Amino acid sequence: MNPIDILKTHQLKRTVCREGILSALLSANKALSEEEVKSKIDGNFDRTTFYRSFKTLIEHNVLHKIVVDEGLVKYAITIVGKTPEHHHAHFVCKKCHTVSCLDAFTFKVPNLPSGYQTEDSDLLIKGVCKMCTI
Amino acid sequence: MNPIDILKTHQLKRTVCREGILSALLSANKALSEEEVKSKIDGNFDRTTFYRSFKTLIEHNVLHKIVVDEGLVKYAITIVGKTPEHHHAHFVCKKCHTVSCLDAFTFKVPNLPSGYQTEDSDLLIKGVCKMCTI
DNA sequence: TATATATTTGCAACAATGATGCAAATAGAG
DNA sequence: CTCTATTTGCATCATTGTTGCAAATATATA
Repeated sequence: MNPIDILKTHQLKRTVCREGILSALLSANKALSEEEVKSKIDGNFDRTTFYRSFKTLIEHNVLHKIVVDEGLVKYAITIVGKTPEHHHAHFVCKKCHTVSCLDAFTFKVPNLPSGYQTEDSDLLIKGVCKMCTI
Repeated sequence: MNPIDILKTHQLKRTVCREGILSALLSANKALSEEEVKSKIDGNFDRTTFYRSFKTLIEHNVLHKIVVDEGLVKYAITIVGKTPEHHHAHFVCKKCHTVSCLDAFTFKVPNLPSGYQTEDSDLLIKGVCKMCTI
C-alpha cells in the first residue's frame, strides 16, 4: 500500500502534505509524533496544514491517534483488516518512548458491571520494548 | 477517608486548595476535570495553584490522571488497596462523557510478543454507561 | 488541454493546558 | 509566638488544538 492508493481509496485529494505524512508513517513501522513526521518530510508545512491533514486522515480512519498520558501524542496508520477495528492495543516503551501499534493483537475486554455497554477500547501497555531489553 | 487524613498520610501540607480538590473528588465518586473540580470548590484559586496541587497529589499517588484522547483530562482518587496499582481500567461514556474509575477491576494483560516486558497498563473502555442506557 | 469549482493551504489569531521564576503569604515545627 | 520551608498568586512563556479567510491547488469536465 502506498500513499497515493490510500488517498484514492478514501476519496481524499492527493496533497503533498498528506502524501508526506503517509509515507513517513508507512516507512516508520511505528507510531510517530507530529514532530517526528515533520522531520521526515521534505516540504515545510504550516502547523495548521499539518494539524488539518492529521485530522482529515483520522476522520477517514486512515490514521489513529495514540495519547500517552504525559502529553506524548503519536499517530499510526490504521491498517484495514489488520488493525483490530474497535479494540486497539499499543505498547509504549518507558525507556525509548517508542510507541508501537500492536497490529492484529486482540484481547478480550473483560465483563463490566451490568448496564455498561462496551463499544471500543484502548489498551495502553507500558513497559520495556525488545530493543531496550537487550 | 477525609481530605485531612489523606494529606497527613502522605506528609503533605494542609492547604485550602488541596483539601478542596480532595473533597470534590471524594464526594463525586467519579473522575472530574479541572473545571469540574473548580466549580465544586468555594475559594477562587489561581490556575497555577490548581495545576500544581494536582501535580503534587499525582506525584504522591493520591490522584491519577485519565487522558481520554479527545483532549478530555480527568482526575480521580487513587484508593490504596482498592485501585489496582499497575493495571488501571477506566470507563468513558460516549454520551455523558462521565469517566469512571473501575476500582478493584482487574484484567489480564495478554501476552506480548517475546522480548516485551510489561510494567503498567491502562485500559480505557468506551461505551455507554448505566445511566445513559436507561 | 484549458477551465471551472470545490478543496486545501498558509497566515493571523485565539483558547486551553502545561510549565517556570519570583516575591508575598502561609503551614507547621519548635 | 516565631521561624523556616513550602505554597500561593502573578507574570510570562511554550505547546497543542482550533477557526476564519483569502490565495493556491487538485480534480472533474468541457
